[in-house]
Amino acid sequence: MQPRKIEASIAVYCAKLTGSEELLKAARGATAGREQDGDVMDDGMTSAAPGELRRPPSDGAIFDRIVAAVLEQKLAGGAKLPEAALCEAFDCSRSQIRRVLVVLAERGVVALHPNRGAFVAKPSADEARDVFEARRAIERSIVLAAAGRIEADALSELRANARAGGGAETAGDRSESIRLSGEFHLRLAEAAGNAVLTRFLEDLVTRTSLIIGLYGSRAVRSCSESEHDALIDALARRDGPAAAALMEHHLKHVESALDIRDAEQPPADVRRLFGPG
Amino acid sequence: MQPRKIEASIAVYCAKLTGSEELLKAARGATAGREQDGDVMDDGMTSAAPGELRRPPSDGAIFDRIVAAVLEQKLAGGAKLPEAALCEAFDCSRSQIRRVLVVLAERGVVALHPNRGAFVAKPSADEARDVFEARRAIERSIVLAAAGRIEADALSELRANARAGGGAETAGDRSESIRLSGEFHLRLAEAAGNAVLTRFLEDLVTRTSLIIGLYGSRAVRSCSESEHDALIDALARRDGPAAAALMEHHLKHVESALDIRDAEQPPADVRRLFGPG
DNA sequence: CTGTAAGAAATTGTCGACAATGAGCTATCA
DNA sequence: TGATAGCTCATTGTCGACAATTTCTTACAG
Repeated sequence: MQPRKIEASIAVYCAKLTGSEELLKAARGATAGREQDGDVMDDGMTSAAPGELRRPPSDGAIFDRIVAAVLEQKLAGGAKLPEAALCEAFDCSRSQIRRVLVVLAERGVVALHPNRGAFVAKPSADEARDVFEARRAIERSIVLAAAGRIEADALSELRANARAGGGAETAGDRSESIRLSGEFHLRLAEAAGNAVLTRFLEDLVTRTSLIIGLYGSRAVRSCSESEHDALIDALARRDGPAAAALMEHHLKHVESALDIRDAEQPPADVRRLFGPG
Repeated sequence: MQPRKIEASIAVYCAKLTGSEELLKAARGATAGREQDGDVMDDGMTSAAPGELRRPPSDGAIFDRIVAAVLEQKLAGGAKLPEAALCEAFDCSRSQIRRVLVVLAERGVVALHPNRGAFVAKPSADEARDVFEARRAIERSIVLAAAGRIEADALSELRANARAGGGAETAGDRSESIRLSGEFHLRLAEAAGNAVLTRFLEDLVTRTSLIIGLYGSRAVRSCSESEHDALIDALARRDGPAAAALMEHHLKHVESALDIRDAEQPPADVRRLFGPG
């Protein structure tokens, strides 16, 4: 897997401003690697030569763009994702968009409301706590496995990531900082060599980004860098238990920096609670 | 829809014993609870009065039937799932089937091969090991949480399940035994109260069933009952660490009873490894 | 008898049209 | 002014038809 260039440029998408323009900008946004069963992954957006016919992007490319937008907090929880706007943005058909939306829903990134459309997921307080608990469970296991088998080059990639993350943070590049932090955890998962856990963690990282967007005060500035560094050191020493403890502390720390409480009472559900009367 | 007069109409398909008959049986098979966003869950198959129009089953109902068939080892790994056969079996449209297949693929229950169709997943040896490792990670956390908060009635439900499982086992009802064992772990997950982990575990339990079908010798007879009993006792004592240790042992035991090695070299992929030349 | 090639059949993938549902707006009335 | 009812418009859901691809069958040559 390549160094994942995710320089997505998806504009902020408020629930209010549902214009398709923002999504149109997404069309020339990030690229990312992704693999499906038998289909060769194209480069995502084939920027058409003038007057040429361009293939629509693959499902995976669309999926990655939307996830990247969530990771970089360009798409906030609760934002509506109208099919027509997505079709224009990605220059593809509705059936393709609908398929991708089903996948995104399955991954907990969007919520599908029948007859009302797709919305970026808006994790409840309970769900947010569950996500962090799940991350502790999974990443503990990942770290224990990684400590026993991580290679030198993987370690240096992690260090490079931590360095870049620190840089982005001091530079005030919040979006990049969040992205790199997520990438750190996913790289670590890959080093652990468990594809199943890695897949689960992908979902959790994305949802964590939504949670931070929903429940994070602006003081969320992470000490991530130093904590990531300490973690890398423990891994370099092959000290699994220490690394696990550091990871647990790290995740608890991130969670505790949030204010996870159910905010507004959704008045919408009341209406639809009672049948179609 | 009457005792289904489709029996003979579905063609039998490759993959050795991959006849779709299993699917038809699945159509009147297990039922299970499941919930989606806004749609009320119907009872699955609406047995229509003669000459009446019957609604097609919900996506969730179809999903559950197929998963149940896998759990009960009525559908073996690698079996083909032709869309037309599924349409007839569930009396629904292709678009619905295709949507459900995408979900099943996302959950790791089926594999979608472009232009070739859907097949029940066939976890590799590596994947099988990863699944068990993931289960250890997740169920450890589940058990620790459950020990602190499980209610008396949940405990008695678990005991009832363990008892029934033992009965099914001595009775030689392999399918029921497997089903009950999966249910045990899922009930426990619910008692732990983490919806995210429960969701992950659902996938893993299903895939475990596939793995047992693929790599299990017939000697897989589980000592599950006694192990489940010991686990319940530890939970009743609120002894989280003990329960976690028992769970770890239990899962390791199940895994060690299997012969997880890549069996046949798949000759199929070689052909398609090189481009469409 | 084996291997190859071409044709036929079956299956999957995609698109557009139409139906169904919900959201927003305006007019009316208290 | 505020609320409600009805209407209009926009969006989502579903189905059928057609195109693309693969698989099976048959014919034929070595």
